[in-house]
Amino acid sequence: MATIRDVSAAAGVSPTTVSRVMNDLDSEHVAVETRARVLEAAERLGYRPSAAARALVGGRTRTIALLSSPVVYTTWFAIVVEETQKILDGHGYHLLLVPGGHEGELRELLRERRVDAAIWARYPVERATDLADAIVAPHQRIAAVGSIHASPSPGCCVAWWDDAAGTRQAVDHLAALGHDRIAYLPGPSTALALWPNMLAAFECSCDAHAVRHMVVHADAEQPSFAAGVQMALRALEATPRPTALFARNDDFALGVLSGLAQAGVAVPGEISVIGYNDAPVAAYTHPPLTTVHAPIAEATRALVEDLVQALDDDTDDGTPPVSQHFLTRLVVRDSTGPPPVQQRRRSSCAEVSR
Amino acid sequence: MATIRDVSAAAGVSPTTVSRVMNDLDSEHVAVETRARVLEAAERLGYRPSAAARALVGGRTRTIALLSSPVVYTTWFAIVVEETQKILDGHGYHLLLVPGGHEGELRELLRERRVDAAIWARYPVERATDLADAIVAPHQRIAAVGSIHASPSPGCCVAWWDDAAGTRQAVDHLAALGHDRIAYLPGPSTALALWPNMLAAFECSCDAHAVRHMVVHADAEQPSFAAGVQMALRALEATPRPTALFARNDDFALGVLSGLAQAGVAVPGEISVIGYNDAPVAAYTHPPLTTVHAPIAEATRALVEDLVQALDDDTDDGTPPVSQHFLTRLVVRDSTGPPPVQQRRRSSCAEVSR
DNA sequence: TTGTAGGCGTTATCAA
DNA sequence: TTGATAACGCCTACAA
Repeated sequence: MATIRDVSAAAGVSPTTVSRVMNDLDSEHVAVETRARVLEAAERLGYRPSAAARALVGGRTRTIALLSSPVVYTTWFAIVVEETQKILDGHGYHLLLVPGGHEGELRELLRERRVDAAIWARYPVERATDLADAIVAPHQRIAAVGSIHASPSPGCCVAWWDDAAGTRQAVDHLAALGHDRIAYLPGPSTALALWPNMLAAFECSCDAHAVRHMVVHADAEQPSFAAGVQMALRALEATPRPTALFARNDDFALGVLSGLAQAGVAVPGEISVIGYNDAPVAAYTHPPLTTVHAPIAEATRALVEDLVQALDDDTDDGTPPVSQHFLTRLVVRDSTGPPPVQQRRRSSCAEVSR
Repeated sequence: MATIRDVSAAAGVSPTTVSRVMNDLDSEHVAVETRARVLEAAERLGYRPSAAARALVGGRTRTIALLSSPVVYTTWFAIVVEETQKILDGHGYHLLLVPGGHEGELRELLRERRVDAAIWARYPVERATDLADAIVAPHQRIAAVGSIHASPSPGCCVAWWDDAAGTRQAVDHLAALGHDRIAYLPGPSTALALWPNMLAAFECSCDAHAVRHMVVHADAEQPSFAAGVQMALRALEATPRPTALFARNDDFALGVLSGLAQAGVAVPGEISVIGYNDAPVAAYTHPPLTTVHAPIAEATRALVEDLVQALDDDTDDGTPPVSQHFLTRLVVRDSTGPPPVQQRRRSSCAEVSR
């Protein structure tokens, strides 16, 4: 591979001049003919500056790490990746994908100065702050996207929405339809700890509507769809049987629909199902899935846009993190409806059975 | 950030010794107590070697680029990413994700020596060979995964399967059920050029079974599910109406099922649907989707495993690329069945109408 | 067993 | 408008 020296020799100038031309810097201070000669030589030799050498002297890699969701490649993460990708590409940055469950690797990447920034896109979002001490260069940044539980600014720039609010929207919808026995399907029991605010909001909101509620788990270590099927079947066995199921994400919900179909239970005739996230597939399930739209794409775009802006802005390296808030909203499709009349009647005179 | 010099000073040794200890090289040639002193100093100072400096002197980045599918984050690519991720991580490599449609960027990454290898995971797989001239370092590699149309070894290591064979499995299945009017749903018409062998195999195989066939397209520039819906509705309008639909991938097939449900057409009662790839979701659609299993995960694993092996093997840099072949197989679920009797009868006396 | 010196390819500083 | 020189942080002959 040709180096800058080869080019300078071929063009009869110094490496400095070549560097100037290649970086389009001090362009006024370079004679047009010299410039042309350099470009010609570079082209002829197929010269490309070494990223490693540049990073060594410049301290920046123009690479950003993104921490993926653990184990399963969930739909919501696919959205984050796709949106991040688009924006980074528009600004000449590269995307390094770090497998979920390997947060330690993320720290290494920062400390080895292999990346300029890290984006935390998994739960709990608050833990992004743990990365703070992995920052070793003045321009390095940390950002996070997702729903946060507590304070709106956990020490780094966060694009967030409120899963508690989204949960309330779901429960409000079901309560308004007349449901009075709702099950929350959070996945494996270990997941509860990751979404404490969803559970709290669910219970609190159900209580406010005087709606009876329960939680149905899945076994750990299985794909989302399978977990959904399992939770659906378990919910059917509960007594009294819930009239509506609230799945923590649309992947689960899709499995739930499959499980109910398999059991011969009509949706929404016998049981209503509501999902969470509004994944692209939600509009194409059978029946189309009522769900809560989480502003994943919007939030990701805003976050990454801000991030690259901050990285490219040399004037201010200590900018305080500005967090942005986005809203969830209910998307009503066909998987929810009023509970069956028979159920409604029975419910009112079997209050004790719980 | 502490440098190797800081550590050497703190430990009272030379940078060379620190390097030796950190890289665990010549470990026998380092006194145990010196070693301990160095490690202690490194730990205390929070020392991490600079990736840029290492890359500059060593010529390797331990990073691999993966070219994603264009525009849409399709299911099959999610599988490729996930499997690649797992293997790379086990070998201390990092994954750089390049957006589809930006093949030029892939070349830049290689030429700037920002990555040690590039994995081509989009169609047409043959075009991976175009990257050959972007290789500038002796150890750099190119690999590809997917279905290839022509020769089994297009100049780089390829883990492949045969979409033509898979297509034949689909058509054979439908023909055996008694279908005699099958539509192929390849997506937008621009996609036909990317999968010429599937179309050819489809037509050829239908002819062999004396089955009438047609092709139904979708408009370009829309998400997969929407395209599936559109193709389904268009297929319903065709005269004579096909009794079975073969979708080029399961994302389309999912949309097709949604479109048919929306139109009130029973599957497989009135129309059979068969997909391609055996995406994880295929077992959870309504009805569960009959599809052709493409060995995406298996092939990806094998490819990446070989790739890192080759990269880490200093002894031989000119190893000839060894391509591996994997088999597709039919997965029968509930979306296919015999054509409706009425249709079957009409078909035999309306041969001319086409 | 340890240290010294040189170089990897680039950019930045300063001088011409 | 151009060029010499000195880093950037590490590794690797070679020498001690």
